[in-house]
Amino acid sequence: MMGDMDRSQFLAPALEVAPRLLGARLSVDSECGKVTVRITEVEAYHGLGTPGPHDAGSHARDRLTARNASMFGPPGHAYVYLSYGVHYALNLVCSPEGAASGVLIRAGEVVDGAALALRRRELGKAKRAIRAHELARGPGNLAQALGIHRDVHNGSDVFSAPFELHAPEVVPGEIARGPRVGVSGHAGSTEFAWRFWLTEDPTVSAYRPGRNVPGRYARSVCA
DNA sequence: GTGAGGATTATCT
DNA sequence: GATAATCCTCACG
Repeated sequence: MMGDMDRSQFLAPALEVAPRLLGARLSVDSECGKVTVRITEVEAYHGLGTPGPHDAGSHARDRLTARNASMFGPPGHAYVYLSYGVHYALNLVCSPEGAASGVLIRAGEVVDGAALALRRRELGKAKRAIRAHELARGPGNLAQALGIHRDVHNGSDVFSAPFELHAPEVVPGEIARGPRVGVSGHAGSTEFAWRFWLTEDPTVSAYRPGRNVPGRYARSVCA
C-alpha cells in the first residue's frame, strides 16, 4: 500500500496514482535554496492513450500539441503550464510514454524552506499577510512557493535534481474525493470525482465549480 | 493573422 | 459574489 516512491508507480493511469501521492514530500532545489511540501491535494487528468472515459477537461484530450507534449512523455516527469496567463501549475506525468495522463499538484503543506516560500509569494503580489497554511494553497501558489517555472522545469525528471520525491512516511489520514476545481462541463461534474485531498487539512484549497457543470451546486462527495 | 478562452488568484463591493 | 489581471495556446480562415 505504501511502498517506495519510485518511477514505476507512475506507469499507472493518473487516476490510480493521484491518491497515492497524498502525504508524499516533494522538494525543489534552486540557487535560492530548497522548499519542501507535503502534498495535501491533487487532481487526476487523463488523455489520449490512457484507458478510461474520455476526459474533456484534459489538455491532452484530443492530440499531442506543443503545450501538452510532456504529458505524452516518460512517466515521473513534470508537466508545467501557464494558467490564465498568470500562474504556473505543476503536474506529475503518469502512464507509459506515448500515453497521456498526469496528476495536478493543487496544494501542499510547506514543511521546509518556509522563509524562501514566503519571500517568493511576497515577490509575486500579496499585500496581505500570508499565513503558513496559505503558502502553497492552490496550484498557482504552490508552484510559486516551490519556484516552479515552465522554462526550467517542464519535462524534467522528478527523480533527479532539482526535484526530490519521497513516499508518505506515515499513513496520511482520511482521504476525501470530489469533482475537480474550475473544470467546465461534464468533466467537472461528480461523474469525474478525480480530485483527492486530505480531509480537514487547512492547506487544501477552496472548491469552486467550473462553468456549465451539471450539478454545479453540489458541494463534494466523499469516498 | 486573429480571436476566444482558460486545470487561477487577489481584490473590491 | 464578481471581476480584473495577463498571455499563451489552439482553432479557424
